[in-house]
Amino acid sequence: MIPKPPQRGDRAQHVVDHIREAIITGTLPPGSALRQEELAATHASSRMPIREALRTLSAEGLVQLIPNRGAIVAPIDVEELRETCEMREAAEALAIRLSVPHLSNAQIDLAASIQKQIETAPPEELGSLNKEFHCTLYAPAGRPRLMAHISSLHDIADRYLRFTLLHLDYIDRSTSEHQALLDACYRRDVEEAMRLTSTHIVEAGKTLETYLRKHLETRL
Amino acid sequence: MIPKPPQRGDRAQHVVDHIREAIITGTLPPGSALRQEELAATHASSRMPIREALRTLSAEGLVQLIPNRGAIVAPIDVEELRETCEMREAAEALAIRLSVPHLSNAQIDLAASIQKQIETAPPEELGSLNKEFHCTLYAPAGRPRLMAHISSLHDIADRYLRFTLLHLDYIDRSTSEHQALLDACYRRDVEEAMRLTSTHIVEAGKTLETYLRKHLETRL
DNA sequence: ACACTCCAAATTGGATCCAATAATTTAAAG
DNA sequence: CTTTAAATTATTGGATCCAATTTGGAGTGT
Repeated sequence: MIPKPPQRGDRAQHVVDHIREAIITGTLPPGSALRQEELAATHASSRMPIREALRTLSAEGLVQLIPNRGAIVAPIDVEELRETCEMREAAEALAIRLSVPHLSNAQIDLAASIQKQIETAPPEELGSLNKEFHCTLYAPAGRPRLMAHISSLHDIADRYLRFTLLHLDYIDRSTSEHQALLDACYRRDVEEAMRLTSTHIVEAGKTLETYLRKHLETRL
Repeated sequence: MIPKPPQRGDRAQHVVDHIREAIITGTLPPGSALRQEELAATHASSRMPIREALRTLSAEGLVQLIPNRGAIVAPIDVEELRETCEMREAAEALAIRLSVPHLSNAQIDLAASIQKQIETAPPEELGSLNKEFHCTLYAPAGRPRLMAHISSLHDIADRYLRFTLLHLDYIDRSTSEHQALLDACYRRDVEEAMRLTSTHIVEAGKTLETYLRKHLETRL
């Protein structure tokens, strides 16, 4: 799967990135077992980097480590989705508040171009593009730890996107909300940008929750 | 150092707890090297559990992993302190908002008793007791991931406490602010509890920052 | 048919071993 | 005497090995 062993010392990091991607996209479905031997084979390495990778992913909340029984992809549940959206609201309202005073027009233009890409992108790229859009607006705040936290929350939330990706009303609403947020940024209206960020996240969370409940019903 | 090898499977966890404690209290000073062989010896184990522990602590932000060069205790700096306080403010305002509607008098009494302990506790226990006080008030919110996040932020912030522990005005102010917060909780005044939580964290942050700057000056 | 026990296979956790990289010391030259 | 180059040492990253725990199944008794 990974032909060229990169540099010594990065092995675990590459494995982390690869597994994270697979979990977010659903290639590795929630609850599925992560066998060290198997992962080692697909990554052409021994079990050791895998074990370190699993520990990192556990800290990110994407896998659960069960002592003496191995790791599973973190199950999805409505509670987690709700809590993640609440935390996103708090963290991103803070981020946009700190960022807007330092935003340049060029930086907002950059975010706007990402939004353009979103509108024609294939569904499987929506999650990462959406994260990129928001983080572009937060970057001028100069808060690396806050950014990492937000990024991690996006990763968790993106797992739930899979269930509503095809629903155009979700994308349309997101698009118009992004547009309004960009406008507020161009006007350097901190209060409005915070309000829009909050409602954007809350509304997206509600929509996701609705579709997730529907999805879970059909499964049971 | 750890006489009894616990159960198979939580070796790394015990190592994590032990090193975390040592970093927070300053036993392991900021920037100091963490040699795997050395840590393995003091924990009567091989290097493997150490390596996993270091990865976990890296995710918590308490150590820095430098590829091919090992781990160091995360340096302290004013930027991190500020960012951590900002994140605490956002996360804990959310936590108290969600918690107050579910708070029982018994739970508030419990927090009040912890505050009593704080007032007579030795300096080295102030950090963990303070965390316990706040988390007791947040527990009824039923948000385990938010709690873990807040707990992690406290751990980081507590490293900076060491520099001001002896300053009584800091403790006095904290005590009166805790008291006001308890009052607001007894009245179930969500808005006031949020406001008090925010200012409590912000003020504590400012005080810590002031003393940290002084401390750094004397070092240079 | 069901439950229980015991045994074998699978799998993880920890120890050890080896190779690659970084740090340090020594040696040499200007 | 200082500075640079080479070799030696220390330390990490990854592979392999072994022991402990769990899982699944076969067999037995009720």
